[in-house]
Amino acid sequence: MPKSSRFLHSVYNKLYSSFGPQGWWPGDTRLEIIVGAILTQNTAWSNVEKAIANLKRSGSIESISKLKSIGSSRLAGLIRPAGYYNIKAKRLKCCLDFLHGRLGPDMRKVSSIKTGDLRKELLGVHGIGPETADSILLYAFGRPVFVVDAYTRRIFSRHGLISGDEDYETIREVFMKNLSSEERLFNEYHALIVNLGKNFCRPKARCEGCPLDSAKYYFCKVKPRCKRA
DNA sequence: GACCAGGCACATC
DNA sequence: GATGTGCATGGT
Repeated sequence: MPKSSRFLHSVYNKLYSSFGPQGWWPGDTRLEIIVGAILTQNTAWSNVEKAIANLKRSGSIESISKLKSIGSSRLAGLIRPAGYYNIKAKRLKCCLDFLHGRLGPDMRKVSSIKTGDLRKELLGVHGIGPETADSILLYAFGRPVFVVDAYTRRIFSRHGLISGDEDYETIREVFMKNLSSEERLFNEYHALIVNLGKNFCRPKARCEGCPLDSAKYYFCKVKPRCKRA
């Protein structure tokens, strides 16, 4: 087994033993997962939760049709806590138009579309970039794709697997080529990375108890502050 | 009050 | 093709 592959499996095993199954994505329905994927762009999840709670209270997130029917300014008001609310309202609208038009009101047609084709189509939707597309593919549609996020970049560049300034697709390939293409694995791995990142790899994060604490690993802080030798 | 968070589109060079 | 900028709230 190649070195990178061994490393990625080893990290996964450490994270899984430490954190356990993550049960992602945090959302009740497929539509809710997709909406959450857009709302969480460059935004803390706690703020997204407030926005989704507003959408639930309004009853509009029950179906694509209902969500499509609310006006842009009302939608923006509901998702206000998630930040960038004007931009995100527009992005949600574009996404809903795509889902409804291409996949049908219940998204039933999705099963007939190959993952690669669906990814290309998602990337063509205004407001859906590579990370959001992969999040939707993996967590809403159960497709085996790896989601690369800011934590992935930060953590694995810190550990020397990547330099960190590669483009999204390059990093994604590193993971997809070195791991078996299993939806379950990709689902859990990304969730574990976010868990690790939130707790140990951002400002004011604690140093103690990091599952990757070992001689060769840097961790903590945006810029490495701790190095256990 | 500064800094940050599970990005993306668009302008400019 | 690379780099910079606007978008905005809520928590630390």
